[in-house]
Amino acid sequence: MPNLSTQQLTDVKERFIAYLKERNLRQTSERLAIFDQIYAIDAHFDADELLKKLLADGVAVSRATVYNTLDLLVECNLVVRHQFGTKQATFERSFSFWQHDHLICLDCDHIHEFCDPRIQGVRDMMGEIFDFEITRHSLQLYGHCQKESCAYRGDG
Amino acid sequence: MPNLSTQQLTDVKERFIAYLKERNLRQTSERLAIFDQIYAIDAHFDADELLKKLLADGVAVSRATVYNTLDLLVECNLVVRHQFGTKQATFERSFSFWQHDHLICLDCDHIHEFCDPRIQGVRDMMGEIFDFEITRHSLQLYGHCQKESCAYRGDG
DNA sequence: ATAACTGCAAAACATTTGCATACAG
DNA sequence: CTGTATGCAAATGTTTTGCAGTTAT
Repeated sequence: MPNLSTQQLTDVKERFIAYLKERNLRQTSERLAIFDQIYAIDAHFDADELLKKLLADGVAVSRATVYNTLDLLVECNLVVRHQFGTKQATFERSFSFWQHDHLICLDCDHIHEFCDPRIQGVRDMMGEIFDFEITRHSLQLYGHCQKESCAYRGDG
Repeated sequence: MPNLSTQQLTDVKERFIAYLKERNLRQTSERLAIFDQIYAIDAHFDADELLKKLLADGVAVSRATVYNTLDLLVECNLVVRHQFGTKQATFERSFSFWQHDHLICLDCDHIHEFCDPRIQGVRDMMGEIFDFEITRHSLQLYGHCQKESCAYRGDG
């Protein structure tokens, strides 16, 4: 995921604030601090990691508020929730225009991102066949890295 | 998922028994009863549903044994584990030769199965680009059924 | 003012683990 | 016999919930 320009960051934050206003939800300092922390993370993260980073930065928020705010951000499409096989959900900041899927290394858990236009073809065709309006999808590929240089190269 | 012929069922069960033997694992009555129950279910199920069905049928097994046996069956590819967004894992009996993905209705949770050859194309191409040996994938489409006849038809 | 939000701690939930007992090999 | 599997219950880890107190609007 590419880093954001200052302008983009401002735009996205404004979208969040607009969403709160529009739904008559309150613009609390906790919600904004959580937003800032998420958008400062250039990686996938889980709720606990996020909470720890906030506390480490001296932001006094509770676990419940972190979950609450993550829900809000998922609802307004500024954060995506993933369920990568493990028990706990994984999150990722999202710009609605940057659509991608994931390739996950079974040896080191490293996550690569990719985008293949054929997926849109599959969505379109299945939507037609089953008479569905497809609103989202989740695709993960799992495998072993074959690169000599990969420290975690699998031998299985 | 199509139903199994008696012959296929016998074959699959034998594969399980062979797997146990080969790994010096014991062929207990609990493991066989759990296998039978799973292969009698023509649908997706979770661990708790499976346990309840077993108990309802008078098979006295514990939750721990259900989880243990599910692990074994996943390892020997006779059962597939899915993580469909919810917290708890969902399982499905599998014949290794029937490869498919899922389309999930956001209104009624009904699961349709489909198979699109383009997915293999994506696997192949991403394997080449990232220098990975792709061993499996997980693809779910989510959406709203548009059929007039669907009782749960979404209006959102 | 007042309705919504927060923090806390307890509850809920799926899954895993430890240990004494049972049993397949 | 022997070690592995089982059942039970307690532990684990993540997420949700209830409630009293706080705060944005």
